[in-house]
Amino acid sequence: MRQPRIEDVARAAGVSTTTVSHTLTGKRPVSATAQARVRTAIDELGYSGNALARGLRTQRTLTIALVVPDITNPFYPVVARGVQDAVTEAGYQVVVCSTDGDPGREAAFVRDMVARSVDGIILGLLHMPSAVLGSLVDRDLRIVLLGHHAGHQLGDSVTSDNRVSVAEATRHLIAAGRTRIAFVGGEHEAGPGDERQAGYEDALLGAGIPLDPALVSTTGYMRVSGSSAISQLLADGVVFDAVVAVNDLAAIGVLDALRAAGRTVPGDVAVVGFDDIDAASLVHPSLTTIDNRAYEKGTLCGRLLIQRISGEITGDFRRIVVPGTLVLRESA
Amino acid sequence: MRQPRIEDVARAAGVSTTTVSHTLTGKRPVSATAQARVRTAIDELGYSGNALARGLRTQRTLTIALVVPDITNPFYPVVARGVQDAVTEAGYQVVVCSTDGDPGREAAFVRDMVARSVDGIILGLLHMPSAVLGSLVDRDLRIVLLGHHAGHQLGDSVTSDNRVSVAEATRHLIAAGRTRIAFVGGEHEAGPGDERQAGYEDALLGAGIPLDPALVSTTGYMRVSGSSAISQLLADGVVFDAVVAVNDLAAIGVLDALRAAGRTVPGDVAVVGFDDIDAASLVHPSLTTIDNRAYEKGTLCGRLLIQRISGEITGDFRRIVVPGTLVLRESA
DNA sequence: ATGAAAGCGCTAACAC
DNA sequence: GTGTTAGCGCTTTCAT
Repeated sequence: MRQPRIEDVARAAGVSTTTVSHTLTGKRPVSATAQARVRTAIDELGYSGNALARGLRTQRTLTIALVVPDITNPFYPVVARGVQDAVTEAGYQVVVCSTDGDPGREAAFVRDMVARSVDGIILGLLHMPSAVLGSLVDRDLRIVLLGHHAGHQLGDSVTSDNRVSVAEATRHLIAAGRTRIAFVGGEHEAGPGDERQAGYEDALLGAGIPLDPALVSTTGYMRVSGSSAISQLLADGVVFDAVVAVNDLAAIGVLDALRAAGRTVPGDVAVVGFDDIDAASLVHPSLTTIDNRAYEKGTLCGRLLIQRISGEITGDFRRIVVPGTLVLRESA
Repeated sequence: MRQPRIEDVARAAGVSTTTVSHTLTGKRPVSATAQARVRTAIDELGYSGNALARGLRTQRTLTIALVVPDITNPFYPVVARGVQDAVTEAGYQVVVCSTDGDPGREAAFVRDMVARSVDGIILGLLHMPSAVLGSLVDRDLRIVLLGHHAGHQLGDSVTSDNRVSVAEATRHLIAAGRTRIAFVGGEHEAGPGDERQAGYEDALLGAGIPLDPALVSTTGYMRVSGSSAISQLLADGVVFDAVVAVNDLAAIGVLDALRAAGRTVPGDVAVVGFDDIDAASLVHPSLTTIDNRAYEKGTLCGRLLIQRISGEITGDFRRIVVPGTLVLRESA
């Protein structure tokens, strides 16, 4: 059994396809009687319309794409959920792609999304030449950047206030009497590591605590990055009473290494992370961290994107900075 | 600047649109010279095709839908990733929807996916009358059921071997000398709780250990379910030296309650979970659990679905049972 | 090996 | 308030 077409509905209702179309879209007045006959015909036939044909005609697909490094990274499912919740009411669906930060897969996905005439893209990561992105905008494709500005004016952006948030977390440690505070960071010029390190330094300098390069490592964003950084510090005999980790995963690695070395948390060493992934409240001791507001960011991206698509907002691209909040738990 | 159409390519290459189409699909021999001219024209114009028009014509969209209760539940992003990895090579994209188990949203999403002519759906949860699902199959939409059989023959299915796996985990506790083993389960008739409880009972009976109803609680699948169950057991003065939890989240709640009561794990009480979510290795002590093979299930669902769509497999629906494996960590 | 033309199902001028 | 018709961009008979 094939799907009924609009023509089937029109015939059953004794009207033209135009009238059926307009009772559906409401873009033109239709008499009450005609409407009623169309509606019953639709119900009887189980007509649901053909989105392909509609999209081909209207140049709108009610579809957006979401590009993330890895949906398996606990931050992104929450973002994805926020995006979905923000756009479903407007009838949009979202196509998700994990690219592993691979520029080739990123480009292939975006190309495919253009071929599929999606109305917009949320880019959670960017390894794409801005020229390529620029051509997308030319092709009537709206873009929202998540977590970065891409250094150019291509679309609205939603980012964290990395520097300010980490400074606040660091001040929390200082206020608790910690003075030898280590920073366990990500690789330079990759991700938010540098901004977060700057926040750490802001807080120390603001409190008159001199920066000590021996206390800073930049090993990465993974659990193992955190543990290896701390192991090295301990092996080097560096004295420290607190750790600011670049994210929660690294902070959990820090906890691993401290436990292995017999140091108590927060007794001997206080630890703070960043993101507030679910695991932050699951580890023991639970992690004091900065809520990165993944869900809120997702909804913001989704809303921004459909407002752009619909023309509800126009003109200069917005740069929305979502302030993180310090979540106090056991580790600091 | 508008997207180039196939006609633009044909004109630039000095051939017909038919020839362009066939050099792209390979469904008909095209002379080497014509091919070459078409390819260069495509490159010069940056032609990428219009998936809407193609889908309208071919009745295939290279799109599948994935319905899950909640992408935020740590099990599902891994499944989603598996699905994606299994289908991208074949050119498929996946549209994900979290329904929160709400039948209304589930139905609305499926209806929309039918309107969008997706080639198939992976259903991670089912609150849908089988009649509705049956009509989907009639409409040339292939279905794969994830985690359940839906009690009817509508599509292939990929499930866990809940009973066998939990029995194995329970026997592991028995082999370690535990005899007073509690079961912290989910609500009856909701999710995999009953099957897992049956596995727990199989193992005890197989070892000649009598079942003790006082050791069994069915509070739910959340972290708080686990902790409240254990708190109750302790308050009731029930003696136990091990706990089988219905899933990892509940098991983590069990750890919470035991720690609060000053019981050591695994010294006083051994604990096993189910799923092997990331958090299982993050908690302290790390959780012995059953790997629910989320990624593998995702790839299986994806592969099965596109094999059905392509007609590579036909006939009776397959029921694939993915055996879980016991992952030994610190808690048991 | 290649082209002309029909048609997938819909919406939107345009005409009444 | 309603209908006729062209056309969105593609694939695929059918004819050569």
